[in-house]
Parts: sequence; structure tokens; C-alpha cells
Amino acid sequence: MAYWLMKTEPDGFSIDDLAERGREPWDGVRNYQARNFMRDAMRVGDEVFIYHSACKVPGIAGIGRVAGDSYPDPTQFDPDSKYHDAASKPEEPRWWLVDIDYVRTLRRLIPLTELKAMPAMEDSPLVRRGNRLSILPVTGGQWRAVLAAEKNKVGS
DNA sequence: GCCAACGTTGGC
DNA sequence: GCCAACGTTGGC
Repeated sequence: MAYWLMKTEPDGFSIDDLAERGREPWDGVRNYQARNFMRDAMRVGDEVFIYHSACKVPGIAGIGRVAGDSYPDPTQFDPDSKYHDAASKPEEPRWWLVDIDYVRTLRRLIPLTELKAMPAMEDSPLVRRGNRLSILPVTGGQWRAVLAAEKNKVGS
């Protein structure tokens, strides 16, 4: 069982949207490293931090779970989609995705500023300046540290 | 809205 | 295969 973090822009798709839908195909990822994580490394049952980026208070908002094996992202073959990729062939798809199940929303959002201050997160690409990776691995220690932080300062 | 950092593209 | 130009990400 591995842990991951997946970024989303809450203006487009937030943890609340995931809660409403229950399950969501994580489409539109167009970065090779992030794609490799979904296509090759993620396993059914892996748990995922859902991270809100490019918003007023970026941070970890909730938890999801990998719902199934990876499969080709259908939006790459859809000319009407903003994720359309004319260079990708159905017999050799370039972009892959996994479905993510909603697990729960954290009792409070753990802001990036707080993550940066956590010793456990020091080695995470997430807190490194200029990091643009939208899917990244999380260690067991990092996972536990964030959940421990969730219990602090409730309602503050 | 700004802009630094980064990944990708394409000319050579 | 180099690398400048370009487009995008994402914190601030």
C-alpha cells in the first residue's frame, strides 16, 4: 500500500466536488512523470491526499483512494476536449489515468505554509520552490504527520 | 495579476 | 542533440 498526493484546482474541481460525485476519473494530466505514477505505480487501494493548488489557501483538503487499474485517458481522443492530443493514437495511448474514490474531507485544510514547517515534509517535492509535479509520492511518515497535524488546532 | 521556475517544442 | 523560445504551473 502506497501513499500519494494529487493536486487539483478547487475553482475547477475541489474536494467537495469529489465528495459529491463519489468517484472521479483523474483526467487531463499531461505531464509524463505524473502519468507514469498513474500508469505504472498506483495500485487499487492506495490512499491519496487531495491537494488544492492555485487558490487562495493552497493545502491538503481531503483523502481519496485509487479505485481501479489505470486506463487510457479518453479526453486525449476527444477533439472537443481541452485535453485533446491529436498526436496520441488509440492503439498506443499517450496519457493514462486512474479513477479516484472519495474517502473523506479533512476536519481542517492543512495549508502549504504549515506543511513547509513540518520536519516530515522537508524531503517532499511538494514544499520545494518551483515544483510543478501534480502527482507525487508520499511516505508513510509524511502521511502520518499530516493526519497528526489535522488533530491540532481544530477550529483555530 | 505578477513572475519565477519548470517542461516541452522545434529550429538548427 | 543542443538550447532558445514558448507556454504553463502555482505561490504569492
